[in-house]
Amino acid sequence: MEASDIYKCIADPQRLRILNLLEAGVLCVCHLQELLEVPQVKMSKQLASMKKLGLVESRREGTWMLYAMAEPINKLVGVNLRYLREADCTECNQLQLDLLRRERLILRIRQTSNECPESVCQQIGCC
Amino acid sequence: MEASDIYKCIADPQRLRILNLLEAGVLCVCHLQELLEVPQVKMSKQLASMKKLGLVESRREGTWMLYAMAEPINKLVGVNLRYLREADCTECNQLQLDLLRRERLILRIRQTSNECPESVCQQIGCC
DNA sequence: TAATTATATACTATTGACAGTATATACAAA
DNA sequence: TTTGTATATACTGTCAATAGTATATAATTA
Repeated sequence: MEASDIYKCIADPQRLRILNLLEAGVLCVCHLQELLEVPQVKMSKQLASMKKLGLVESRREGTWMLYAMAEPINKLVGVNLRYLREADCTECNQLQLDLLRRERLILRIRQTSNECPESVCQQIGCC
Repeated sequence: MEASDIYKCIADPQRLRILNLLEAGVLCVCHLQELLEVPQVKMSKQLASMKKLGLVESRREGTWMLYAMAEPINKLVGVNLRYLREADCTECNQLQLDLLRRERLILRIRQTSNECPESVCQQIGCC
């Protein structure tokens, strides 16, 4: 896998945001959709493209699909996420905001009963 | 300037190579052409696109055009060049190779008389 | 002033990425 | 076995980036 493939991938702000979120922990497609406010089909296609690149992995849990960073995390992605989280630009602030929104999402799921199957919940870290 | 613009830029291996070379020192268009073995028109357009992004600067010296990294060097570009120069992948090895070829080019110019105007030579560091 | 050199721009055709719609699949529950 | 939910894929049209060709510009030299 070439560096240019990685750059093409993270040149899309939404894909960058997805990687940023997944580095913080496992999430399922519908939660990513909710956090990024994109239609299901778009999220699914972007995840598929990153899976093809070997950047993320997926695991089925019933009808739900859990996505995670592929381990070990791609170094070039890691270097850039680390840099951008500290930096100050529109996109960088968004990354920080997303992580906060992720925390809030998990809290909400924890406090709402049956929002998602327990097996999913466990992996995401809501319970 | 957004991070995604930078990533789109360096997602092109040739543009990445140009930035890598320019970080090592000033070069003129024809030397970049020679080092990267690309047609004049392509080099010119790629340099124009990076100038528009604010990543490089140009200065005329007679009929010659000298290109340099815009100062201060874009941090995101710097972070990535530093990483890639150390890393091990096809593109990364190319970056190191390019720097060697640049050294050789400068030596050759130094040993050849009138290969380029003295004012250009001085800026490139051949004399 | 004309010719030459180095570089830039205009124009065109092609390609690749993307969005949107529709449909398919995989699994669960009734 | 039908229905529903979560997700994936197929298909299509659109747009942006790119390459290539031709031409223009800017400066130098004869």
